[in-house]
Amino acid sequence: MPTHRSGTGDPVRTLELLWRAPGAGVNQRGPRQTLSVDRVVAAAIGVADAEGVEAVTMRRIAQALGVAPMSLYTYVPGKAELLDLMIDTVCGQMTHSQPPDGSWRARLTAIADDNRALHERHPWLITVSTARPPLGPGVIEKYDRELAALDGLGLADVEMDAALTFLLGFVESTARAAAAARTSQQDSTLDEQQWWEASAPLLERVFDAERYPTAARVGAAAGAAYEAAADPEHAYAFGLGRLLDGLGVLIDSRAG
Amino acid sequence: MPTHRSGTGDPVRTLELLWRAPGAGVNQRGPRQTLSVDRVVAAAIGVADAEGVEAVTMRRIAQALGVAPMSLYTYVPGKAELLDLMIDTVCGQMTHSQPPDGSWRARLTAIADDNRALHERHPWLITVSTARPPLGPGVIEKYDRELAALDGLGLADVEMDAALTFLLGFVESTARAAAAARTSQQDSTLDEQQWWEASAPLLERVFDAERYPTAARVGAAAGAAYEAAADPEHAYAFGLGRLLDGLGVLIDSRAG
DNA sequence: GGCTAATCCCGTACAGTGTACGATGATAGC
DNA sequence: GCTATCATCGTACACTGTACGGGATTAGCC
Repeated sequence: MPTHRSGTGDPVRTLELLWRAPGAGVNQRGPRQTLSVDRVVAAAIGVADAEGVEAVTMRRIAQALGVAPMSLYTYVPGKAELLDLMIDTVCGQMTHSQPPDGSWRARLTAIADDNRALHERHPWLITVSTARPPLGPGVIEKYDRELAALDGLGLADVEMDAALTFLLGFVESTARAAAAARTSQQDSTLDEQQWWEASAPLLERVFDAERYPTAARVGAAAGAAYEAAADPEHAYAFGLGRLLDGLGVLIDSRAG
Repeated sequence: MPTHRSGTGDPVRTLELLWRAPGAGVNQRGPRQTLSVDRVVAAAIGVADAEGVEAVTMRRIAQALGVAPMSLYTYVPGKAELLDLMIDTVCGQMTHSQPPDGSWRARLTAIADDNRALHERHPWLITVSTARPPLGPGVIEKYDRELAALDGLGLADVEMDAALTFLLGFVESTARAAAAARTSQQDSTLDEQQWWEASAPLLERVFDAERYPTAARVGAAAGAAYEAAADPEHAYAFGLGRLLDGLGVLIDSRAG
């Protein structure tokens, strides 16, 4: 049975890979390696970025590297570990902007924006980051940097962790919605408006506006405002504002 | 290529299925149907609940119904539509508690708790609800009921929609984290503590605490508090509190 | 009662997946 | 030169969703 997610294999082997720590076999008999872990990971990221996560197959990556599919297994124990390596790599290469002023709101907004950009650049992240992130250098550096933005605000350590989890979960949630809106518009031959036009006659027949008055009113208002069923941009702006307000209540209570 | 998500097929056909509206073929020549859409959907939900989403295959569902795999396609155009039907069904059957008092905080807390329970009862929801939800009777009734909890607070219609999206996105995010913690503990033969014991020697060798001071301090504190890498229960309680505080700032500004 | 057309059920087949297994060949140390 | 070791990779297997088409069954019509 295919696994698709890590943790199934030897965790120590996975950690060695993430940190590029040489394993037990330092003896160098046998033929030279033609590739490297980094090249395999880079090829996988390239395929995922360009063709989507469904194109990330061992055969496709091998083809991109000009190598037979099974050769990849000399560099990576399996696909699950490769996905972990991809996650850690893009987290390590992530661009992190310096907030203009020193307010915590500006710092957290920058973190949210940076993570949003990360998900926009690598849409496959959301389909892969279900389990807990791999403890590689990229992920840990990211964790440290983002935690620092919450340091010195009077929060307890566990509160800092919880606040960051809250913020990153929100960004991932909106990124997921954005990706869904993008793909549903892409792989389907008809776009949002065409879908609506095709569905409207039947919906009007089965949907009873008197039975669902609030849904009818709000849904119509939202549809008119967004010109679609949902607007990821608006959801991000609204949610981030509320989220920072909510954290502000806690931070102010600690400061005062 | 397998699709796995809806929107690919005829949207009108999907809507007809969701609302159980009879299609064009009302002519009833030919043999009697031995099953029904409801039975197929119920069997699929049962398999998903009991054996996980990875067990939801056409062959497995057919087996549960005592029927050949291809027979399912007389009731459902494909797996994507079946997943939509599953989502709509569990949304319609969802239990919704009445909040004890009339405060909006109590109402929204009840909505969050109900959705949390929904995700606990049907863990496969998070792996399936990537795209926008199917516009079936169950989903729409849920949308209407939950919007009503935000009505009359002085929010604009689009704000009501955004606030609900924010709340449900948060619940889904924590449910995803909880599911990840559950499965990573389940399918792996070693639990959280064993994993840590196996990984600790290597991590101590590669992880430089002086280079990542905040991560080291906060990570240690969180690990000690949770006795794990993450605590979904705590993340839910913390996040919901902040979220309601943040919405409260907006609601108060509208009321005053 | 026969005939036709529609409809259900389902056996077979296909393209695609991750990867286990083992054969082949290249290289380094003795 | 011998041998142990390792990279490469061809083949094979179990599994997925589902296209296709062939029987079997039934309703409407003459």
